[in-house]
Amino acid sequence: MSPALSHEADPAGADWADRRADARRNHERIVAAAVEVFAERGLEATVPEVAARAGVGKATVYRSYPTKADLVEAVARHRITWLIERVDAAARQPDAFEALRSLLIDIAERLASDRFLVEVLPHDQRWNGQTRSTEQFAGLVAAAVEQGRLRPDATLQDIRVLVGGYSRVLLDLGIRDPAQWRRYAALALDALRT
Amino acid sequence: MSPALSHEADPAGADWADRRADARRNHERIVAAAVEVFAERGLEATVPEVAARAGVGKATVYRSYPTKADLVEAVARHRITWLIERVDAAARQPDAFEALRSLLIDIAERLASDRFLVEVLPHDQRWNGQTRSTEQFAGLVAAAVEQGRLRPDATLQDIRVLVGGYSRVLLDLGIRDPAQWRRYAALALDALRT
DNA sequence: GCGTAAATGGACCCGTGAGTCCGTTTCGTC
DNA sequence: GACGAAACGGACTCACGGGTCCATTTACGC
Repeated sequence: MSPALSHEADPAGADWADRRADARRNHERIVAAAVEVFAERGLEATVPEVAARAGVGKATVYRSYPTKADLVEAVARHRITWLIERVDAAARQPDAFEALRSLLIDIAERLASDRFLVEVLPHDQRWNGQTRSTEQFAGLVAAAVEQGRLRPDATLQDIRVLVGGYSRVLLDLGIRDPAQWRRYAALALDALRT
Repeated sequence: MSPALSHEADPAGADWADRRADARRNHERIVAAAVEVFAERGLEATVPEVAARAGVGKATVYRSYPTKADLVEAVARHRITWLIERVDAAARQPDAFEALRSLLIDIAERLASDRFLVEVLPHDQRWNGQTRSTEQFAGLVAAAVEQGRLRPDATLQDIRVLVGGYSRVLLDLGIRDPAQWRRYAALALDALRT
């Protein structure tokens, strides 16, 4: 459904043009299945599970992704792209604090249905390293501090820890209700208020 | 070192009196090793690891604890006891909010060095069910709300989610510095302030 | 010291999941 | 429609962790 599922979004320079039609079709199915299965079960999901969901033998999965880690990376790139875009959008808004607030709500709603994302984010460099988008995110926090809406010592790291934290626990407890997730997003932000 | 390591603290009615001296000694070593290993590695720790740490064959571990789950339960009881006592003490203090504050700090410092506890608490009935001590804890929160120091909708569940949350992430990130842990404990409480 | 039951631990079984091999099927071309 | 290459997937190996077995060792009452 998302365009990021198509082939050109995948390994750098993979030339899908000259692959057989059935291979292309299966590859699409595999990525879609992986996104689903990992979202449901997190990193605990197995390659055979993904293969079964895709209606394919597991050797076929291993042909596209030589190791489970490669498959995880492909899914991670796919999912994190959404977050990056959302941060970009927030960074463009005039009111930093309000932008931050709605960003956290959006993120909460996404994380509520994606165990994989919750487990992977704390370790992913696109989220924790110094990239353009993390710097935009940090800028947003700094601006909200400047506005006097967040405490002076508030950092992006604080947001990562708090959001990553309640997300994990809510998933563990099997809490799906989006209202609850939004509430904790708001609480996390309140923790950083002046 | 702790008295809870001794035998009478273990399975209900286990009569250690008539066991051979070497068996008693090994059993002590096993519990101590299990506490250590689980604290370091969480539930990922294996029974062979515990056995190795105790300087004992793994069959010896399985003689005391027929399954890994039994061993986990023994360690969980051992570790959670400390928390319960701490909650009891807090419940006796006059100022509920202040009691809560120092309780959270204490808990943070304990969790910082015990991955096992962080992983187990969200699932443990002694911590989440309705027991005397969880009711005391909830009473503490209610009292702080009554004082007007916490927001009206603050619950014990909120504290569990926030504390369990940042703890997991800090451990994942390998952050050990107690000052950081105390800071997040304070942030979590701030999230629930009026 | 000696005999016996208790305790031990290395060797083993079993299930599971990652990753590989290769005989068979399917696509696409001529 | 037939042929060769590409793709497939069932069956395999391997590593590892939970849990069991049993020949050997050890404590301890006599």
